[in-house]
Amino acid sequence: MSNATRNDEGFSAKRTAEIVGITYRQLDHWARTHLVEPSLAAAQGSGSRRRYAYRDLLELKVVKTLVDAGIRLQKVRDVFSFVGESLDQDITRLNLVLTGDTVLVHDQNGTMDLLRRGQGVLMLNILPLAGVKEELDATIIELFPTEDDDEPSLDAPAVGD
Amino acid sequence: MSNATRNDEGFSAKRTAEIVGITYRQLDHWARTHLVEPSLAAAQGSGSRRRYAYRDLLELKVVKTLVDAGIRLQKVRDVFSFVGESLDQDITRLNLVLTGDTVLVHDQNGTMDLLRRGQGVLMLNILPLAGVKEELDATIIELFPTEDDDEPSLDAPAVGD
DNA sequence: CGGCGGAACTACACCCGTGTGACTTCCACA
DNA sequence: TGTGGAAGTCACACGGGTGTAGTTCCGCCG
Repeated sequence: MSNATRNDEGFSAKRTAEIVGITYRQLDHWARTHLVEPSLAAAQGSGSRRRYAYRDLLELKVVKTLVDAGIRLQKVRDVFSFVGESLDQDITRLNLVLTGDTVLVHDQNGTMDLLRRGQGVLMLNILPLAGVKEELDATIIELFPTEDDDEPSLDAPAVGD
Repeated sequence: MSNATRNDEGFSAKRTAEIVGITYRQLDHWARTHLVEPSLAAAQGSGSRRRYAYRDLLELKVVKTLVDAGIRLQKVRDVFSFVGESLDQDITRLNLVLTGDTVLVHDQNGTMDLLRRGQGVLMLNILPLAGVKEELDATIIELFPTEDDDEPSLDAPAVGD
């Protein structure tokens, strides 16, 4: 992250927690334990301020959605690291599918069970992990309405606070 | 509890967890930490079998309802001990009311905030903790249908397993 | 009665989330 | 520039819940 981050870029930790729908304490814990870290500005010690990019918020929302669906956080961690390391993919760009208590990734190559690190291929009742991005956008607009109607790209910081 | 408990009286731990809608591990933890204990037969070591009375199930259901409403388990413990010790009441016979993040008991004497040990009296939006018993009964009938239509008293064991 | 298999409990480790006090940083204002 | 207050992070403790391997109990069958 850049130390030259302007203070109005991205989202504060407090805002981020509100938008994603988690407690600050959860967000803090997830940042400290390297699940999702603030990419614009990491904590620099007591009293400093984290800054999250829109992309971070999307990742957090994916985490929340998976946890709300009953996937244990430790398993969510496994999924994130597997996607990043073994698939060399970006979690926010995958078509994740929840079915039962497992997480599938579904693309033209077929369907892969992420909780089993790609082992086995299942075709069960598919509940698409749909609308995560739309839901995030809606919450941002609802909580922090602005006159800027541009859709934020994943890397560009949205106007948050 | 009586060591002469017959095996078909009351409910096994596994059945109890199913009916109340919690994991066995939760039930085990709650029994070990004395939140709600199996009144018909306590654990006697590895391999023994707990037996729960209908009244225990009702208490467990109250716990679950409070926890689901966002009351921390530690606070639920406070409520239970306060009701039992200071009010000399039976939790399953009170008209509990959830409002916001607090628990009220409401009777002809007025309304008391149990989370504050009776301090303060609030009249806010009232959401009655209604139907706990009815819901429990419905779950028992749904999971373990029998031909016995008698409504179980609090102390008499229902036909469970 | 004895043996066996399955179910139940136990102990321990571990992670998660919360609460809280201490400390630091940041920001706004004079 | 200096100050004060608010906000944010940090460290620690603690309870809740889960997972798992080990042990014991219980019921059934021969």
